[in-house]
Amino acid sequence: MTDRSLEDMTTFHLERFVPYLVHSIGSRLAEGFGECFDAAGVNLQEWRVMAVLHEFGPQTMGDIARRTSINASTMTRLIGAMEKSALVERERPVANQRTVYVRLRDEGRRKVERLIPQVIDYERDLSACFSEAELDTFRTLLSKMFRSLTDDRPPAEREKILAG
Amino acid sequence: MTDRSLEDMTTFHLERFVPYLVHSIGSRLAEGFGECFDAAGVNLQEWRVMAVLHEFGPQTMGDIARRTSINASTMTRLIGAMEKSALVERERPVANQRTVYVRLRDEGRRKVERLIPQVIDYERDLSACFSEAELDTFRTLLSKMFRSLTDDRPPAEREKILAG
DNA sequence: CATAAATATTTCCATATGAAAGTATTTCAT
DNA sequence: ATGAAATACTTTCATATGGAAATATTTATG
Repeated sequence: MTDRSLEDMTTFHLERFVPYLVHSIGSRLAEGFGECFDAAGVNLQEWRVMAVLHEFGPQTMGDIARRTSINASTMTRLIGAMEKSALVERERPVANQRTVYVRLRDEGRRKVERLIPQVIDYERDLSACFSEAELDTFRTLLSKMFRSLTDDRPPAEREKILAG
Repeated sequence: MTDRSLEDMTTFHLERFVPYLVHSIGSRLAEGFGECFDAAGVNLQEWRVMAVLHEFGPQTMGDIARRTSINASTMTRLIGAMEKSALVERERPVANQRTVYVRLRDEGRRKVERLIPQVIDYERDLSACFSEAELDTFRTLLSKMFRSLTDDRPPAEREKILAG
């Protein structure tokens, strides 16, 4: 056993270990989110899909999957269900018929837009432990890591294809 | 629609939304972790269990479940499997026979201790986007939120019961 | 001290999940 | 232009998951 690995072991603490902290916080946030959505009759995954559609506009199944971190099989089923409840619609663009574009329908748009103020409140509550400055720093550092983990797979910017 | 909710909507961006960032980062970290563990023949959940046992010593199923954010049913199965592969052992303490204490066995202890330097390397890689100071700030802010989300449910400190 | 309520874990079961195979379309190489 | 490889989505299927019921034990209440 080397000096370094010995030191690593005795120095290691979960309370300062980034992956542990992120996972723990993420799990608790997901729990708390449930309550936000029960009333609106949507689940966490549906919110995520609607949120990226609201933010980035119509996009392919693959783009949504990457942006929500939801796997492709699950995405097919999820969009199927959301189509049934009239939240979104699918369209196969003539330009590239392998892809399937998804867009918000009125019902879906109304729902996200009603939800957004609620999730902002939720975020404010859970950030109560921070000062304004700390929250801003936290956001900046999270974004930085997010981008560094994401930049190798830029979701195609093909929104224009369907722009008309 | 109030002025405030209107403003919220037009102001809202996922790239600055804490729950979105945490979830996205968490998903990507979990993916990356897989590779760390394939070689050692353990999965992410097993690592998590061994890590909290290594850090906090023998503890009940419930404590492990809370500390790993793994649900109780899953925990029963998981500890069952880890018992079979001689990573941990169960014990029902005479003092309180409702509970089941779990402790690392030699095989398990050797595995975590071999894994720890690897996960530290992994954390270093994924923190390459930060300066030393930023990483320290990031850890501090994550810990702060973690504690604020956790403090209402303190895992019982009953390790002494089995201290002998 | 008996009974009810609370706590801790396990089991059962219906549903969710993701890897791999399948299908369709487009792009690349010759 | 034609076959091969790559891309995008869907389907299949075996396994994982978590809520609710079941079991066991301890604690609280009359």
